[in-house]
Amino acid sequence: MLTVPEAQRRLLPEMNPLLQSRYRILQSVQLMQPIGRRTLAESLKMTEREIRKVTDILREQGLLDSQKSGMVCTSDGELVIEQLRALVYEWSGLTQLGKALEQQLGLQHVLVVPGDYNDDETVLTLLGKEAAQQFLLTIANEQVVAVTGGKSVASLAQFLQPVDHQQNITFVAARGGIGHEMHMQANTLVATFAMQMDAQHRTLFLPEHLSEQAYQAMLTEPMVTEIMAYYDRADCVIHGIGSAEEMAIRRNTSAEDLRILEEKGAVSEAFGYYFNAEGQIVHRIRTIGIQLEQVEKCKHIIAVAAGKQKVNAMLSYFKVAPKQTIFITDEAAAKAIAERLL
Amino acid sequence: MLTVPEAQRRLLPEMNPLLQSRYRILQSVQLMQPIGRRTLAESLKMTEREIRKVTDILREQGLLDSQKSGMVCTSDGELVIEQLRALVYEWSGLTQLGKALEQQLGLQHVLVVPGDYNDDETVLTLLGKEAAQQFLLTIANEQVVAVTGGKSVASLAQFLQPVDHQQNITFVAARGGIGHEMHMQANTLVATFAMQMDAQHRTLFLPEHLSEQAYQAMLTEPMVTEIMAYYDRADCVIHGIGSAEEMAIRRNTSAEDLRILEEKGAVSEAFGYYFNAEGQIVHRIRTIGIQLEQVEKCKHIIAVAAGKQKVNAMLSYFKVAPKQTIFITDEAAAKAIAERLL
DNA sequence: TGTAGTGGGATAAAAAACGACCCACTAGTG
DNA sequence: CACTAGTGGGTCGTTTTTTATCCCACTACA
Repeated sequence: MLTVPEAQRRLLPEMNPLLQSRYRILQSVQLMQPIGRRTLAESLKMTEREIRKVTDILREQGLLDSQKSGMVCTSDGELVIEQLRALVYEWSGLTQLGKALEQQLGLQHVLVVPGDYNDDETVLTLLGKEAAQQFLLTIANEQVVAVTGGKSVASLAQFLQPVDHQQNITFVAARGGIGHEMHMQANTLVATFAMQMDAQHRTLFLPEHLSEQAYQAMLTEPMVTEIMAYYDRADCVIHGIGSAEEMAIRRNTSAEDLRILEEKGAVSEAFGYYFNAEGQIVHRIRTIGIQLEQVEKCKHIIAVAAGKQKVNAMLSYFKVAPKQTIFITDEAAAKAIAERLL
Repeated sequence: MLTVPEAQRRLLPEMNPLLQSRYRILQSVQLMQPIGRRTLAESLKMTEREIRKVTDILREQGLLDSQKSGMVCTSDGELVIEQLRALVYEWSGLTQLGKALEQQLGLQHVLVVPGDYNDDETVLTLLGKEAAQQFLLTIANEQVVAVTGGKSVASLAQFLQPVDHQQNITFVAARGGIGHEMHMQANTLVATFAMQMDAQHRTLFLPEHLSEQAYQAMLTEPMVTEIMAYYDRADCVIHGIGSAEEMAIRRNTSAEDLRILEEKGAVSEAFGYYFNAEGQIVHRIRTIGIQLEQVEKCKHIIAVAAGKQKVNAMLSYFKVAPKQTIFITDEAAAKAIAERLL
């Protein structure tokens, strides 16, 4: 059977790339507004002329407005973006790509967002938007949401908003502090998430990794036991996927331990576990933080990760990832994964 | 609310004329196949280059095939035409135009076909296609269908085909012979229609217009009374609309009578009646043929007429036309009518 | 008050589209 | 059987459009 959009595509084949590019530009304007031609061109890795041509048309169509401070998306423009999202994703094959990964990775749902994180940092914004949307769809009353750190997870923040009838949502930092960058830490994120959604939050102001002695001592601390209780009650987890190397460096792992990890073939890291390419646990840090067994009991798990350089880590982690995981990633990574699996 | 196609049109405004032109060309190929570039260009009043550009694309898309004898429409192409008809008509405003005329003329249904009959004779084919489709939707068993002559009515012929479960359809010539052109005469048409649909037909081999004496004599002829009985039983009428002048000339009306008609302000002609601009009967020929009162009793009436030069006649006739009339015309005429009524 | 970033304008160079042919071929006709 | 009108494909200057890269006046903001 031939659907109307398919028929349209047959009659106007050149419409497809045009649609994709215009949609991408309009979407980028919406996400980065107010923004100028040149900045936008650089961000999307396009020439200024190309941007200009499209924005001129979009402006003429009233989807875009040019102010002194830059271009902004009109309400009409936002409506168009919303209406065409499904079509654009479908036509660019992202829907199919997601479905394929869903099957091959054995996950509940895989969402692929257009673009390449390595080329264009703004895909992170898109990633966050989709992930936030997914998350907002799942939450209910009295839920406990565990949140890890990382850029990908942080990208959700700006798209979180209070939901009707939500009550007593609590965001809990899923692990202690890592490194020194505050912006991406679990603690900071739960605070922002909670603020955005008008909800509660619990932080864990402790270094993630402790000596055996300190660890045992901490286990009886009320502050710690309270958090651990939350981990047992967690309904939802939002987490990123780290490459083993990257995480080890962020954790200030000693050169010797790094060598050991490498020897053992550690590829990915999640919740304090290091996995090799086959998905086997090759190392485990005695962390204060949510444990894999606790994650597995959660009803909803949202994994967010982008970038081709993380493909190995993703493949490794998804060998053990709980089936109820919803995975949101970018086009470049998704394609790389698909290639590797075929 | 913004529909998806509307959003598409906002994002890709140049798609609209492109879609229209490609659809028109593909449709023309289907109707005139096999046909060459040059003939097609002449018929559509376009340059050869333009046709070539589009057909190259269509061929690449597999909607068109180039054979030695010309271009033909593939089955995919026909599917595309079918799927996009509603969209194209909607976007070119033909649907709305038809609806507007429906209201203003007080008819059951008005169908507007794209193009201008004066520029491009092939719109007649389209006209016939739509009219035939409408007709085929209405017919049931045991029906008597009265048919007049004329180019417009003749255009239905090639699109008539046997319908499932049809039984005992009878086509009856609605009037006697006029002039000498056999192809467009009611008698010829009923025969072709019947052949195409595998149905019965009754012809009326008599001059339409007779002297009073001959007329009275004929009324008792079995051949004539049989036909007249059919007229009383008619369920459906398919007819054209003539301008008074044109019809008078075809009827070989004497110069004197012509002058009289003109004096009386006769504008249109149908079923032997001449109407002035206000729709009043200004003259009536004692014809052997279906009478206006008999037409009014029919369940279905299909009126087919195209061309700007007939607008006056159409406006005049539709002042008295039965409300159950379905009217099929071309874009140019429809627009002219709409202008005159506003 | 300075600076970085904005939209709009201009212009020469490059590319694509166009128009107007020709060509070899063939289907249908007389 | 020859002929002619019509076919799709090819070619090549010319014209039109698109592209790239500046510059400019302005403004928001620090």
